[in-house]
Amino acid sequence: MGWKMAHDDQGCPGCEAPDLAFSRHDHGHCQADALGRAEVLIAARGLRMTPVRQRVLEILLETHRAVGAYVVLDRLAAEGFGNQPPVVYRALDFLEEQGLAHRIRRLNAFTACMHPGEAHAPSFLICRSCDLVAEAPAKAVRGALEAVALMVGFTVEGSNIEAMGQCADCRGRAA
Amino acid sequence: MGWKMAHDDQGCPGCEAPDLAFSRHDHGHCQADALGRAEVLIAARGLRMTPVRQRVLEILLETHRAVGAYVVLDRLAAEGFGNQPPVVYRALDFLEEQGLAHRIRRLNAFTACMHPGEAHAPSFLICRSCDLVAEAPAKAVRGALEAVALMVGFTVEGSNIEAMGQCADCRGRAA
DNA sequence: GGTATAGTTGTAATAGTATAACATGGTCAA
DNA sequence: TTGACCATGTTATACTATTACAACTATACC
Ligand SMILES: [Zn+2]
Ligand SMILES: [Zn+2]
Ligand SMILES: [Zn+2]
Ligand SMILES: [Zn+2]
Repeated sequence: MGWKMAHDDQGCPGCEAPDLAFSRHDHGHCQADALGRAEVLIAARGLRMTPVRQRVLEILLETHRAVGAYVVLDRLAAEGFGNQPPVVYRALDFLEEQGLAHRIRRLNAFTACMHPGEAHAPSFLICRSCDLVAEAPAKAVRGALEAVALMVGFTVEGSNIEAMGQCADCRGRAA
Repeated sequence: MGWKMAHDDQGCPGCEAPDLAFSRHDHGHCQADALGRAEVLIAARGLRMTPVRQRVLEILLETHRAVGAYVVLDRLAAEGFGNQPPVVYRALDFLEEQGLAHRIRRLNAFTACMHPGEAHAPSFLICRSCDLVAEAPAKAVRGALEAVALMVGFTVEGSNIEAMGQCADCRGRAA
């Protein structure tokens, strides 16, 4: 298993370094790792990684930025897939349900999950200058949110936690 | 100052009880209090609480649910205000900038701030059954988020923290 | 192989959300 | 009263998302 070996041998940059999106890194590793893990996961769940779904995931994995549904759709259409919104929204919904992609509500856009498979309710750091989106560990944040909810008897079933701001590089460049 | 007296005399339900939206309460107090505080705040900042802005705020204050921009717009239009989207979006943007309303990104809708004036980056608990939205204290949550961001040198300038789930009442009713 | 079944994709039509650009009109201070 | 500034009205358009239905494909069972 190539992807697993690479992952174990040197650690998974995407998983271990939440700031990866903001720094120079071997993005080919991010892509190959996430794609490989996605395929294994989907198969293990008895589901099908169809051409459309795979292609959408690949497109999202090309960048650490969030991508709008219609940008993905244009890409799909140019490659001979359907060119109507449901084609891409269905694939995106599937990927999101399977934890392979996330919806960034602040941007009305989607981003590939950089560490699929691990149960997580992630948080996102969005740089307003370079538009990069980093998926950050949200265990503590999510815990705090659930604690607040618990106080009033509210059951948290899902959450979206997004921070807009500026990454270290962009702040340095501005100063 | 009526609003302030009422607020001080018996405490402000909206400010002190994050679950207020989910329980029976004197909603007239929420409305009067928030509206009064809003007017004082805006005046203190040298800004103008115009008829459109005031009316939009009043409409948002009618309920603890989030209200879509076009619902507000229809109300405005029926009352003789302009009937084009910018009319309502400008008012909503103004109210949000002044901390008098919040955008619930998960719902593409807006809700009045129930404790304007206090510096806050709130979190929201959204009940999927009754659609009520409670503004919960997010100091701890926001702190956790900023801690994560700090680790990677990211500066948080704004955040949206929303939890979808079920309130105590609705959960009880379902069981 | 045939055939029922469920799941996936394609397509048309429509609904819902938001902004750009420009014109008009009110407010307030020199 | 003039000018600067802000707010509102209006037109047009862009962007995001869903409903409904038709066609196709893999699969499982006979
Ligand atoms: Zn990873
Ligand atoms: Zn940046
Ligand atoms: Zn209050
Ligand atoms: Zn409820």
